[in-house]
Formats: sequence, C-alpha cells, structure tokens
Amino acid sequence: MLDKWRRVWQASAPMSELPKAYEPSAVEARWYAAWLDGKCFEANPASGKDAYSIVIPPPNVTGILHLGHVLNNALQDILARRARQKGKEVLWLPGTDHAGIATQAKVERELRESEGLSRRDLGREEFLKRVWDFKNKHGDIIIKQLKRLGCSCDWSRERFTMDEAYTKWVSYVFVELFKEGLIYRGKRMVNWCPVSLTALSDEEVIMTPQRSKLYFMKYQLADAPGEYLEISTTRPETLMGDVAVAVNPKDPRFAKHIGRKVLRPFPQAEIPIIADEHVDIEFGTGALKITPAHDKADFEIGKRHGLEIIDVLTPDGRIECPECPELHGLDRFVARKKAAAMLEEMGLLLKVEEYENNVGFSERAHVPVEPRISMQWFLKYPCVKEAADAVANGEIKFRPERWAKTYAHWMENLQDWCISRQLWWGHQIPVWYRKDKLEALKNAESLDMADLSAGDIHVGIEPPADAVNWTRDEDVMDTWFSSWLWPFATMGDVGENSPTLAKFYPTTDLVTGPDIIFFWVARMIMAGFRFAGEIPFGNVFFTSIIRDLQGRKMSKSLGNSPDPIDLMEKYGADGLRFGLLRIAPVGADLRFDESAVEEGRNFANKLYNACRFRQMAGTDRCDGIADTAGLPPYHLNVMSRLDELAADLEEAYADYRFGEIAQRLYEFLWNDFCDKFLEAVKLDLRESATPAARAMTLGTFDAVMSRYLQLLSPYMPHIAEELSARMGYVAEGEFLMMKLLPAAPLVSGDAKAARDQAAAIYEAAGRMRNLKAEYQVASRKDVRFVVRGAPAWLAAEIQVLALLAGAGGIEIDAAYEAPKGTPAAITPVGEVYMPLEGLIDVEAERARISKEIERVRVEVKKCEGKLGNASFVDRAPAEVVEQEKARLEDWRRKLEQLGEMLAALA
RNA sequence: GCGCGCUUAGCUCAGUGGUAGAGCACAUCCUUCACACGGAUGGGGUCGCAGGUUCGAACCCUGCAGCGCGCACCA
Repeated sequence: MLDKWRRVWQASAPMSELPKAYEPSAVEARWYAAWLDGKCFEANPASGKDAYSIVIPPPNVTGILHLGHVLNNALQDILARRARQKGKEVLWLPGTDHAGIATQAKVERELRESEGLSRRDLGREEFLKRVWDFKNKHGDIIIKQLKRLGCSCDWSRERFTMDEAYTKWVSYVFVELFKEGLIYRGKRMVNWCPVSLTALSDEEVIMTPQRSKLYFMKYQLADAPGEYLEISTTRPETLMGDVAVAVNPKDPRFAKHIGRKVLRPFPQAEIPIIADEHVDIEFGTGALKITPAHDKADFEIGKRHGLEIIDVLTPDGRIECPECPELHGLDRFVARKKAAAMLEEMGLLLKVEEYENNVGFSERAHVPVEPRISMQWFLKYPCVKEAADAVANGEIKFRPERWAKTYAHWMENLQDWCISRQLWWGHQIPVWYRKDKLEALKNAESLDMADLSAGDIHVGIEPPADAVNWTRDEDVMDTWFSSWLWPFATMGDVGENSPTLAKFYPTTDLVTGPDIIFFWVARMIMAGFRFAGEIPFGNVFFTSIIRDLQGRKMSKSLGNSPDPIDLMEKYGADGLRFGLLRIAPVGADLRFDESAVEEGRNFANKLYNACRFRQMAGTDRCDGIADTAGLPPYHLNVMSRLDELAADLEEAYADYRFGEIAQRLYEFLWNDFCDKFLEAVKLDLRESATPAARAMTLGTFDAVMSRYLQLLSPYMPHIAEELSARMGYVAEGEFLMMKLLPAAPLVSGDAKAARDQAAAIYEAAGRMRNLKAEYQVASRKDVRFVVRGAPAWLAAEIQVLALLAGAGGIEIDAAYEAPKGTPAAITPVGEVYMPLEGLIDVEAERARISKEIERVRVEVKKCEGKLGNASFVDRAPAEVVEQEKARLEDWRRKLEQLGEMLAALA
C-alpha cells in the first residue's frame, strides 16, 4: 500500500513546472485509486471510535447516474468525509436496488426489439435468466459512476436487494408479518396498470390533470316510458358494468325516484335507483351511475348496497362484454368514443362538455391506471404509532423540518399496502398452495383464504418438504417491500449476531429526496421499529429536486438532463460537486445551470494557481508559526479569518447548511486569501525580500493553506488531497482525508488590532483605485498619492498600500495643502489626494475632454431631435421610444460628468 | 377543497428588525512574471400587492394576487 502511495507521490512534478491550468481528470482517477488501495473507505466494526453511518439510497441496478444522484451522493460523501475528519469510525454502505417494474420493463423491451419475443414466450425461468444476464452486464455502471464522483463508500460491503442473504430477509419479514396477521390475501379494488399488467400501490399512481369530456345522457325510467333520468359520466365505455344509479337522499329533485328503476341502454337491463350520501348534489346532473367493478367510489357504494359486480374490462384494458358485440374487444379509449356514438344513435346522449379532471397514471408505464378488483396480498403496517411518534417527538429529525408535517399526515391516513405484483423479476411471495387443492378450486386468481385450511397453505422462508405436491404463489413483491429493510438488512443476515449492526445501527444520517418520503422513508421507520427494535436513522436530510432553468423536472425525453459524466470530463468531479453544492438551496428546488459547474472548475483552478504561486517563491517548508504575536496585520488577519471560517463551518455542518459551507469556502479562498492576503504579501516573495520576511510569509501561507485544504476536502476531495501531497502538508504515507481536524485555532491571542489595520489598508487601496479609474489612469503605475491625517502605524505599511493601490508612491504629509480641484477620497487611513500635476498633461487632457464634450453634445442633440420629432414619437413602438429616452438620459449624465472633470482641471 | 412552499438586480439565488448582497450576464480598462478558468472599475433593484405592529420592516402579523408542489373517492 505504501509503495503504491509513493508512486502516486512521485508521479507529481514540482508545482512550478506544471501547466497553468489545473487538469482534474488524471488527478482524480489517481487519488481515487490510492484511497481504495489505502482502504480509506473501509469501516471497522471493532473500532473503539464513535460510529458514524449512512446507508446509500440504493439506485436502480441498471440505472445510470443523473444530477439528482450527484447531489444526493455528493452530500453523503461530504457527511462521511467530514465525520472521518472528526475522528469517527465511518460506514457509508453502498448498494443497488433490483427495481422490479423498471428493470423487467427494460429487459422485456429489449427482448421484443431484438428477438420479437414476449416474456411469456420464454417462460419464467428463462426470462429471469435473461434479466440476471442484463443485470450482470449493466449492473455496475452506476457504481463505477459513483466512484468517478469520488464517493467514499465501503465497497467491500456493497449489497444488492436480490442477494441471497437479502432475499432471505425479505421472506423472513413476509413470514413474520403473515404470522402476526398483518399480511393477508384478499380481493380488493386496486390500481391496475394495463401495460405492465400488474397491481400498483397507491403511491405508484400519479394524479395528472387531463382534458377529457363529460357526457350527459338519459336513462329511461322503467315504469314510465317517456320519462327519463339525466346522468353524467366521463366513462361511457363502462356503462355495461352499471348496476345502479345513485342520487343523494337529500336531493329533492330525485326523492320521488328512489327505489324505482331505470333502463340501462346496453346491454339493456333494469337497474335500481338508490340513495347514497356520497353523491354530490352540485356535480353534473346530480345522478351518478354506479359501476362497482371499475371505480373505487362505486365499489364502496356497491358494497354498502349489496350490488352485483360486473367486470367488463380485460387486464390489458380492452372491453370484455360479449353481450355487447359492438364494443367487445375494443381498447378502452376507442370504446369510449364508440359508446358515446351508440348513445347518440339511440337518442340518449344529451350533450358533451369539455372537462378537466384528475386521472391516475402509472408511475412507470405512463398510462392511465384502471381501478380493478383483483386478488392481491396486502399489508397492514406494523409499528405505526412508534414510527409516527419518533418523528413527532424529534427522535428522528427531518430537515427541512416542514416535511415532518407531510409525514405525519400520511401516517395518520395509512391505507393497507398492496404488496403483490404480477411480475417475475423480484422476490417471489414465500407462499405455497397444495396442488390438489388448487386444482379443486380451478384457478388461483379467485383463491380465497377462506377456502384454504391450514394444511393447504405453506408460508415459510423455505419451500415445504414435499415440494412436488405444492405450487408456489406466482406473484413477486413490490420493490419497496425489500427497500424498506435496507438500513438493517444490509448490515447482517437474518438471525445473525452481527457486529456491523451492533456498531453502526441505527445509522446517523439519511440523505434522500422528498419525493420518496412515503415510498421509502416512512416505511423504513416502521420496519426499523418492527425488525431492528429501534429507529433506522437519527436525521433525514431531504435534498432539493433538480430542475432546468425553465423549472421543468430533468427528464430523458425532454433532453434537459445533462450527463454528469460529461460534466465531470469537462470540469472535474470536484468542480461538479462544488458547483452544484454551492447553488443548492436549503429547502427549495434547485435550478441547474451548467455555468455553476464551470464556476466550480474555475474555483479549483484558482486554488491550484495560488499553490503554484507559493511553490514558485520557494519550496522550503516552514515548520509552523511559533508565535503569531509579531506577524504583520495581513498575516494575522488571514489566519484569524481562517479560524472564523472553521468555526462558521462547524455551525453550518450542525445545521446541514451545505450550500452556505461551499459559499464560505469559496469566499475565503477567493477574497480573503487571494485578492487580499496574497496581493498584500507579494513584496515579501520577490527576489529583493529578506529571507526572514519570505520565510514568515511562506510559513503563514502554509499554515493557512494546509488547514484550508482540510476544510475543503469533504467538498473537493481530490484536489485537496493532491495539493496537500504536493505541498508537503501531509507526511508520506498519510492521507489528508484521514487526518483529524485540528481543534486549536491558528491565532491564540486577540487579532482585532491587526484585523482593523488590514481592513483599513484594503479599503483605502480600493478607494485609491476608484480615483484612478475615475480619472482614466487606472492602468498607470506612476500615480502618486498624498495621505493627510494618517495613523502612526501607516508608515510601516506604505509600500504594501502602494502595491495594492497600483500607485507609484504614497507620501504621508500631515500638512499637505491640495491644489484646488485635486481628486480626493476619505479613507480609513486618512484623506487621500491624487495630485493631477505631472500625472496628466493638463492641456492635452483638457483638449481631450473638450473634444469628448463636443461629441457627446452632438449625441444629445441627435436624441433630442429624434424625440422632438412627432412622427417618431407617435409611430415608433413605445419600447423604442423608451429606449431612446433612456439613451438621452445616459448622454446627459455623461455630459455632466465631463463638465465636472473639466472644472477639476482648471 | 385541505396543506406546504416560493415571489429580492437581466438570470440563479443569499439575506429573520437598523444605511439593499453574491455569482453569472452586461459595459469600460488591463495580455503587470499564480491564475484571461484571471485582475480592476462601473451601471443596474419603489425586496409580488395592500394594510398593520415598530422609533425603524425585504425580514414580524393580517389579507390579496401569481407560480409551484403534496394530499383528497366529485362521477
């Protein structure tokens, strides 16, 4: 390991010979390999150090990295790396999710496109083999991408939700909850995806506003030909499944109808008019057709009134109603139009209105889901109260806190979770049925628990001993039924006395998106209580959702989702991390702009060049500043600013204010360190400087920079490690990322006087530069200034001030009488004058200004003429006229300024 | 319908009671030996609207408007 590290070190040329611009790619790859080699990321459960742990939200195994992953994982990496610097034993546990529907759909599509086959053509066993092949081929792409980003995960512990041991956990949990009576099988109204051909949980249905049509029709009263009841519906195609018409019992319009019957148009039948509170008197005609098989609300009403259920749809969303041959076999949306046309022909369609309503769409297949009655497995959530309380009482802390309210609301309205999926890729339900019993019942679809005696069903992790006599339930479980076990199922096997679990569970932080608060976070809390005996994590940090500049979600189809790998190639992983983090707001969505990443890259370059500059001034290493008492104000100032930065970061980390941390790191390096300190001490680094001054300045540089790189390291780990190594801030064989953050500040005493002095000099220099710019001599270096009313200490700093101000010289003259018209400024170091005498050729300058005045006057006249022209003002667009007015104002202002300058010359 | 959030410079956003900030973009100047992925200077904002509290409000309170998100069985 040490040898390898030495090779890394030796690959580094002296900084002063390196290119002017920082080139991240090679550096980043080199250090990542070195960290892996040094086993820097591996967690030791036997360590005596305090534990810090975090489990990765497992990305889809066949997924590829997008910006959301970058943000999410960069944040986790920052937390993990910071914890290491604080002396914690860190476990960041990585892995991937099998992502049932998404992965199966991918493989099915590929199969269809390349071989024209469906999964049923292959059969379950062969198809699953194909999915595993696909997983093995594409499964490590996202892992490689996370490594490219610099993620310090303990890769030796990588888990997959379909690993054998993990699968055992899933079965175990199912069996336990079944035994407890919380898992049951039943025929219920579920969300059915007609494309994926599976049931979905409520959370997988996305309500989307749709422009649709509201059909008004009339049903004839059975006992009174010629008398009709008006009904409105958005779904005429399910009319054949109508078994009643409901009205509100409080609705006076229909009171006389209740108990009578109407004629359903096709297939013709008499159906009752019933009264139900659910019907909204205000909506439509106030009468609601009841189709218990195809609407959740209708199903409930049907149950209340003991109505028949007539299913008229196939699983893939076509009409199944042989009694109505015109519609039989048609797709549901085609049938809708056809049904409306049929009603019209029969003279029963009154009108059609445009109407916007919410339709549930399948999260994965992007088609409207169909409410459908089917036999599924359901879970009554365990430990609901404990889970709700844990967040309410702050045992688990949500950040931003407001998400706790969303969580509480969901927890108070829990519905049983439909956990079975009619897929093949996933954890198969660990339930077996006796074959002879199944045959007797004809088909498993209608298999009711009531029909089975204890001897007919086997629920267990292992198959029954006489397996040949049993058939396993074909369904698999919802992917989230495995994900919700992630924090503890990744740390030890079922029944194992796991040292990892003992050391690292509960985890410290969870970093995830607020969009999966129900899917994942809430369920993990319940599973944690039920199966690990306590909360799964102490803090949950919800990240921003990343949008484009128009505020749209990133998506492949919109093409607005930049490939993070491309960004890293262009700007470096550090640049991407830093740039993205710096613009990440605390509780709001993030509008992504590539220029942010460019700034991250530029920042890395700035840092690199500051270090290159220092190396060019001498490669001797100063052993540290023994005594800060005698240091010049710039040195003390920058050190004390660094101490302040370290303290501010400490507070910001405690509050998870990641964007602010990046911003503070950025400001310190660029403003305090480069623009101020480095510019002020340049004299000390010239050939002419004394060795003592040089050593003191280099020493200060090293003292500050070595600590700064450490503070920066969680955000930009590669460049921080690289520069620390090149500059000799870490000993051979040592990694910056493993070094403890120093506790003591750089400046032990009071630095206020030094800071005030430095601030005064910097501000005075700025005012002097203003004067130069105002009188058009910004780039001249021979400008002289006179200071009146200077404090005594200024004399010692006059050369530095001149350097910062870009002045040829500065005199301190308490008795200076400035000639009339001499440009002057009030500064913290006294009144500063910039005598024009000798600086500019007064005659030439006067001539130049006069000429300029003439030119501007012409412009003013031009503008005035244009604006005085009635045909322009009346006919030109208002915008153009306004523009012209603004231009006139500008020219007038300029004229005034020039007049003042001319007066000053007199 | 209920809940949550947002509204500050052209753009993206900081800023929770005391003289409006950053980065980018823009304009002018500087190819000065760390960095043009740079430096200097400058223009640009009645802090969504209306009230209220206060000596004082971008900030606290109330109402309104616009935008976004979540939840909800109005067909």
